[in-house]
Amino acid sequence: MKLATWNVNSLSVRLPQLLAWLAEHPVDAIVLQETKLTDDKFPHAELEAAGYRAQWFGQRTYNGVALLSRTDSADIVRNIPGFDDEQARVIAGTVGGIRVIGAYFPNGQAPDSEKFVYKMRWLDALRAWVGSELAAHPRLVLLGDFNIAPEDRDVYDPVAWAGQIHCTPEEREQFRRLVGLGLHDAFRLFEQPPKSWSWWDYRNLAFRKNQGLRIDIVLVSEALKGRVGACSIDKTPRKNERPSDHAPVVVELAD
DNA sequence: ATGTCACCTGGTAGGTGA
Repeated sequence: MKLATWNVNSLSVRLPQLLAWLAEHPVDAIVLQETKLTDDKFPHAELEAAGYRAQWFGQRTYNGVALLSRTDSADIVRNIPGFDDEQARVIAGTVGGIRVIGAYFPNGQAPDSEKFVYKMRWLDALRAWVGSELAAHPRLVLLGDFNIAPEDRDVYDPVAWAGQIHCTPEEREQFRRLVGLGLHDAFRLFEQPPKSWSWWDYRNLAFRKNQGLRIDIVLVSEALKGRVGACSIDKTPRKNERPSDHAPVVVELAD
C-alpha cells in the first residue's frame, strides 16, 4: 500500500499537476493540504474520473484538507473532535484497514504571536485525540504538513533558523511528545540523502539553492513500523511551472 | 536582494498569510 501527502497550496491552481502526478505515481491514498476551496467547489468529479474517491473539508482562502483513495474510505472525521476550530485542518478515514489522519498543522507565524498560542493549543488537542485514535486503531498513519522541522538536520541553515517559527524548542517538544505516543518518523527509518527538504520558500531562489525545510512528515504507528518499505520526498513537482512550494512525500507499506 | 505566490477587497493597487 502506498500513501502520500502533499500541500498543494490551492487545489484549483494545482489540480492539473496533482492529476499528472497521480497518473505517474499511482498511490492507494493521498492527503492534501491547503486546498483553499469551499466544499461546493471541490473538484471531486475530476478526481473520480482519475480513479480516486474523495473526502474533503475546506474553507475559503485558507487551509482546507482532503483524503483521496482508490477504494472507499470509512469512518471519516473532520477536524479534532471536541476542539472547537473554525479552521479546516484535519481529515481522517480508514483505508484498507489503515487509519489515515491527514493534517495541516498551524503555521504559527512567529513565536511571540497569537497564532503561535493557537498552534500550541491545536497541538495539545491533536496529541490527545491521536492518542485515543491509536488505542482504537493500532494500524495508524498521521501525515501532512506539520509546519515543524523536527531536528536541525531538517533545516538548511539551523543557525539562522534557531528559535524561528518551525524550529522553536516548544514546537520540537510538541513533535517529540506526538512521537512519544508510539509513532515513528517513516522518513528517518531509512538512510536518506543529506539536505532532504519538503518545502522551499518561493522567495530568494530557495529551491534553486536548495534552501528548504523538512516539514511534511509521515508518522507510522508501532504496529506498522515493521511494514514500512520505503519513504521518500519527490521533489520533481517543485520543478514544474507554477509549482506548489511543497513537495509530496510517499510511504510504502507492505501488505 | 524582502529576489514569491495565492487570494481577498476593492479597484486599476494594497493587504494578508504562508
